[in-house]
Formats: sequence, C-alpha cells, structure tokens
Amino acid sequence: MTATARKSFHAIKAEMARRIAERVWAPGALIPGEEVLAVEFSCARATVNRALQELARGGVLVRKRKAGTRVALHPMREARFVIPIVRQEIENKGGIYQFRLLSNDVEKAPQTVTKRLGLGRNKEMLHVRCLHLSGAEPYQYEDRWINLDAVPAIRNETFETISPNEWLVTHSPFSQAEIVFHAGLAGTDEAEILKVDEKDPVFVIERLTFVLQKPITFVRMIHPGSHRMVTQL
Amino acid sequence: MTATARKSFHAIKAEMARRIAERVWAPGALIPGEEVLAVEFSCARATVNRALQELARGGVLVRKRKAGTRVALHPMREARFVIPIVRQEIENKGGIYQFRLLSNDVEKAPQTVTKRLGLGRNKEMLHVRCLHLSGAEPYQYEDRWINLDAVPAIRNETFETISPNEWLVTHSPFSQAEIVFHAGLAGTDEAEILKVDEKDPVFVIERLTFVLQKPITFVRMIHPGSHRMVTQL
DNA sequence: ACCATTATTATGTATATACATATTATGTCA
DNA sequence: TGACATAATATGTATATACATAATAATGGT
Repeated sequence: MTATARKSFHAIKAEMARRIAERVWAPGALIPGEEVLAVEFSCARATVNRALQELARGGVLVRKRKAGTRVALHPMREARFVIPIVRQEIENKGGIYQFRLLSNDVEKAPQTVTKRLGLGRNKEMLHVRCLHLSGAEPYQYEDRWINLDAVPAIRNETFETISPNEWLVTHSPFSQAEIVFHAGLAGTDEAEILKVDEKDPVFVIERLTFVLQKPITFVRMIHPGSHRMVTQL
Repeated sequence: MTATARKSFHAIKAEMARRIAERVWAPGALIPGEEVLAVEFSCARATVNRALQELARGGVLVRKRKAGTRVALHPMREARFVIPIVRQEIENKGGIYQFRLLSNDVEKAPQTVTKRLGLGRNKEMLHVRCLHLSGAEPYQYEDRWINLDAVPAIRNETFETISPNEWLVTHSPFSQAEIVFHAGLAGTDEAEILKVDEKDPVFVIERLTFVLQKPITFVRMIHPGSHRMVTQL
C-alpha cells in the first residue's frame, strides 16, 4: 500500500499512531517536522498539525516549539472513564433503575467534608443519602453533602421522583471537579444498605464539584465490591 | 467587560464554558450556529469551530450535523486518569522507588488469563511477579502474564535492573488496551507481600494490552487499600 | 396519505496564507 | 569568556475559502 494512505487527518493520525506502535518512530526519537510530513502525506501543514496535536493530547507525542515533536519516552497514556449518571449506567447494563431516598436533612457537616470543600467548619449543609438499585439489587449508595449557599433552591426539593444527582445535573452544572477512586471496607450501615457483609470490600468514588471556585457538593458513591469500572483505550 | 473578550479559541472556549456553567445556555438548549458565533466573537468560523469541538470532546456540548449544537443534557463528563509508570508515580509523590522481583517463570497460564486475552487454554506464558516499593513501604504488587509469542525477546530478561513494566514500555508498545478498576480483599499471599492484613481492602487495576489485535500482556496491579486515584476535570 | 427524490442547512474537514510565540542557536560586545 | 541581544526555526493559531457529509425539510408523483 502507498505510504500516503489518502488524506483526512484521521488517516494521517492513524498512520502516525501505527508508526509509533510499530516503532518505526522509536520512543524518544524526534519525528519529522510538520512541513516535511505535509509533503510526505501530500496535504496541508494544518492537517498534519491537527493529527499531531491530537496525538500529543493522547500522550504519545511530546511537542515543543522550536525543539520539534518527539515520541513520548514514558507514554503516560491517559485512561478516560466516562462517569455517567447512575440511572444511565444501570439502564445501559440492561437493569431496571430504581432509587430509594434514605434521608434528607440540613445538618452540620463533618470537618472531613467542609475541609475538602474549603468551607468553614460547623457549616450547615444539606445531607442527602440515597440508594440506587438495579432491579432489586443495591447498586450504589450515595451519601451527599450540598452547599446550600450555592444552590438554595434545592432546599425545597423532596427527591421523591428525582435523585439528588439528577437534580443537580439539571439545575446546577459544574465547572471544576475532583474525582477520587479508592477501595474500602463496608461499615455497619453501608453493609446493611448495600446488602453486603460488614467488612466486605467496597469500591468508593468521591466527587467534589465547584462552579467558578464556589463549592457545590461533595458526594461519596459506594459500590459493592463486585463493581468494576472498565475502559478501553 | 465586552462580551467578545478578544479572540483566540481559548478565550472563546472559556467564554462559552462560562455561559454553560452559568446557565446562560441551559442544558438541552440549542446554541447559536457557528456562523452566528463567529460574528458575535468577531472571528473566523474555524476558530469558533475549534472551541466548539473541544467542548464537545469534553462532553459539555453535543453536536449533530444539520441539527446544530446543544448543551449536553446529561453531561457524561469523562474523567481522565493518567496511568503513569509506577516508578514515576512514586517519584512524583516524593518517594524513593525500589522494586523487588518475586518470581519469573514460564508456566501454563490459568484460564482466567488466557480467556481474557483470547488465547487457547494451556498456553505457556511468562509469569512475572514483582513488588514496587516507595521507600520501604510496599506500594504495588504486580502480577503479570506475558505472551511469549508476541515478545519472545523478553524470555532472556532477568529483570534485575528493570521492571517488567518498564521493559515492556520501552520494548513493546501497545495499540489497544483495556483497563479495569475494582476493589477486592487481600488474599493470603497478597497480604504478606503488601504487608497488610489478610482481608484488608485492596485497590486492583487490571490491564490487558494488545498490538494490532495480538495479545501482549495481562497484568494485575494491586495496591493497599489506602491507595487513592485522583483526577481533576 | 405515502414514499422517494431533492434541496437546504449546520457541522466537518482541507487548503493556502499569514502572523504569533516559544525556544534554541548564533553572533556581538564588553 | 560570559552576558545579552538577535536571528532562525518549529510549532501554535487565525483567516478566508472551498467542498464534503449528514440530517432534516420540502417537494412531487403515484
């Protein structure tokens, strides 16, 4: 086959990815400049540029202005996980989504929460706990603290038909977020809620969200140990 | 300040992100077409296009050809985790990296491994186990199976100075991969190796890699329960 | 009404050109 | 030699233009 392939930055990107994967361009090596590649692929420099930029975003290339482009030495490839709404996640897996509200009160937030959100201690926040089920099986236990200053309107919501997650998604988008994954053990209450044994492993996702530096919510989402997060790249 | 900001697709992207975050453009709403925005920001359509495309890649916008661009209703925002080489991960956290080879043998791989790699059962594979430490603290236990057909050269490697991970990174890049995160409990041997108690929680990352459909390696990377994977978005 | 064909439209991509910017290499003067 | 200004260079971005493509809307014939 001809090396030129045809054109379209997709094809060019794929060809360059192949060269990297097959070590035609070895790790650490300087690859030809955009102009040269443009001639080789017989396309415009802008087209090569787009392909190169996307590969650089993916972490397989490293670019520096005058220095040129080289193959990443330590391909710190990024894994992308889409974090969908639980309901969608369950429905995509073919389950029937249900959720159960466990509690919904205004309380003083514990310091573990206020500290991470950058709020003063003894802050009154809305504390909502609920359980998401796939059919009759507990799927995720959601333990959420909401900054009422940021979304005062949520105070009047009963969460009888909509989960706090979805309420927030449709009423208060966020601009920044921090997500943490870790493994833990089910505590007494968590075990009971998730219908697993105490001291069973649980998969915990914590998420902090902000709009323009302003803290919105802190949520711990706890899955039974059987839960798996999968991604392809 | 003027709504036009200046130009540069970065500024335009930021301004559009602000409008989405502040609900000037509500979820589900159709936003103006590229031409209109180009006039508004007094720039070329291509510039608006780039900003819009990046926002769409980030999941906050949904674009469809003739239908136009609308704010994502369910912002299935993607979390990006960079999966660095363990050594870098430890050194970035200020630790001193060490690794210890635990075993290195050619064995029949268990079906759990061969099945996931799409190999026939009773396949002889290279089985390497090692421990990565931060200072004196066990950080990650790596249990790896390698397809000798794909990388025969690895048979002669002793892994005395280089870990199998780094060997593979520098000698055999991959084109596809599947990554799984989940929570588990430490088994007897894992507990001993990681210096945690049996039945303590562990954070498990499994990775399967392929080059052009050809299976390369299956690896289980097991961290003590205290491990946290963090990302910002 | 119904279906197939055609026009319309918004986004997607390619191109040539121009200038901006970061970084390295070079040259000059003290 | 060393500090500093200057040139050279590869990537970064903006622009106008053109055409491609997908999806919808409009059209027309049976």
